[in-house]
Parts: sequence; C-alpha cells; structure tokens
Amino acid sequence: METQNYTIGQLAKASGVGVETIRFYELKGLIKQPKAHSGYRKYPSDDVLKIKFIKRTQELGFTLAEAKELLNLRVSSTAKCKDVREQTKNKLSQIEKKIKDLQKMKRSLKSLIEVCNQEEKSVSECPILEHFSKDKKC
Amino acid sequence: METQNYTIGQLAKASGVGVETIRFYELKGLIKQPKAHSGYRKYPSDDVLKIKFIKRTQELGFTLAEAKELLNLRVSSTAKCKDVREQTKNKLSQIEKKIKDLQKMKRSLKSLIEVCNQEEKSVSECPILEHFSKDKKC
DNA sequence: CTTTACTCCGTAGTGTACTACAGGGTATAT
DNA sequence: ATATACCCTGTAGTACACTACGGAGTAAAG
Repeated sequence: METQNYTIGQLAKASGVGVETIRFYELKGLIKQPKAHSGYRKYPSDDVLKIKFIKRTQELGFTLAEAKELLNLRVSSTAKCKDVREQTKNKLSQIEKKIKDLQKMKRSLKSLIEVCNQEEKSVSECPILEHFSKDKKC
Repeated sequence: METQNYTIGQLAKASGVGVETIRFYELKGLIKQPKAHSGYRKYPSDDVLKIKFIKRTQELGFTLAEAKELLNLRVSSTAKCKDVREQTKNKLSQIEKKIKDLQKMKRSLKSLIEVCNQEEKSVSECPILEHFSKDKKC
C-alpha cells in the first residue's frame, strides 16, 4: 500500500529488468504510467511484484498480451462477475494443459534417468518422443 | 520404423506447420535433412511426432535451442550415461519449477473464481498478484 | 555549485522464430 | 504433351520482446 516511492531505475533494479523494459511494458499497457509533477515516473512497490509476475508468465510460454490478460482478471465495478469467471476458466484450462504436458515430459525424463541407471548400454533413438507418442488420445 | 515416406508438404500437413517451418528447423539442426536421390526431401513418419513435440515445448516456454537439447537427450555410443543423466536432471528441475509456478497460478485463479461465486461485489485490485506474493520464500 | 548519475523522449538496432516471395526444376494426372 | 501442383534454393520481410543510443533536462552528493 506504500505510495509512489520507486523511481524507474529503482523499480528496474528491484525487479531484475532494465529501465527500457519498464517503459516498454508501459507502452504495451502492462503497467500504468505514474507521472509525478516533476515529469519523472514514480511507481508503487507493488509494481515490483507485477513485473516479476510478467517474467514468470513469459517463462511459462505466455505472451505479454496474455500476461496482461492475467493481470487484468479481477472483479471490478465495470467488469461483470460472470465475464471474469468465464475468462478465468479459460485461462485455467490453458494452465492445466500446460501442467499436463510438463508432467508427461517429466515422466519421460525420469524414465530416461532410470534406464540410464540400470544398464550401461545405449537406449532408443529418442526416448522423449517414445513416451510422448504413447498417448495420442490425449 | 517406416522409412522415408513423407514429402515435406505431407509432413507439414501431418504435423500442422508450414513447409517453411520444417526447412527452418532443418537449418537450426532440430531435424536432419533426408535428401533422396531425386533432390527432394523425404521424411520418416517419426518426424511428425518430433515436430509436434517441438511445438509443445515452445508452448511451455522453452526455446528452439532447448527443444533441440530435449530431443537430443539419449544414451548413445558417443554420449556417456553420466553426462546424459546430468543434463536430464537439469531439464527435470526446470520442468519442475514450471509446474510449481503453474500450480501457484492455478490456485490463484481458482480462488478468484470462488470469491466471484460467493459475493457479487468487487474484490481486490489484482488477485493474482496477491496470491503470488504470499510466498516469497519459494 | 558543479559534477555525476539519473531521468526524459524518440528512434534505431537485435535476436528469435517464423513467413513470404522470386525464379527455377520436377512429378503426376489427364 | 501440357497443365497444375508440388519441390528446390536463396533472400527478404514480419511480429514479438526487448536493447541500445542520441540529445537533452533534472536531482543529489560532495
């Protein structure tokens, strides 16, 4: 709840990005422009979390546009609860698909390690593919 | 085990990408160039799985370079078991981090839906951030 | 009060991952 | 035999997400 106590440089440092990145996010509408009387930008400390969140969502294969959507998921005076619920459910199923794929990949890699531990000889051409292809039904 | 029965166009169609994408992957070393006597490329059916795998890894926030690494994880005559095990463990921890982040996000969205169901009034500014910030220790 | 470090805006350049030609050759269907 | 649909190489252009730079103003430390 602290108000406007970060300069752009401080925010950049605190959230692990460059100042240009922050201006870029501002341009793209991911964080809003808090111009103080001086003409310098001033940011609330919450924006550190916001930027870190954006970085995480990117690592999970979401685009900046999707990160923006995620950050905007909330019930406000203007947004109707029903709509938010719909959007949120959509995002939720995207996330669940990603989790499933990652878990599939995880199982493949684990069994690769196991095979590797047991015998000192060569295994198949491409173990990951093998395991992935086992469940085309999904 | 079928041998070289796809033309580039057929492979593209079967795996849901354009022919240019396949040539691009070839250039980047993700799939190898199987030039037949005719001068035309001929692909084994396994490459359909390979390309679909690449697409999936991209959606999970991996780069093409990382997709290549994943596809190359195998025990071969040249690659030592120990090295493969090391690399695989690295990838595994990357994957596990992604799963954790996604699960955190999932919980946030689920509680957003719940709040939404209970009361018809506005909730906090940014619910996702709230939940993410609750566990800075991780 | 000056120096140094920071800020501003705008534009240009980079890397990744395609995507779209141009100009040619080839396979197959009628 | 010829039309059409496919293939080839190479180069250029696009979208996204930064990253760097130029030229100028401002704030804070010594």
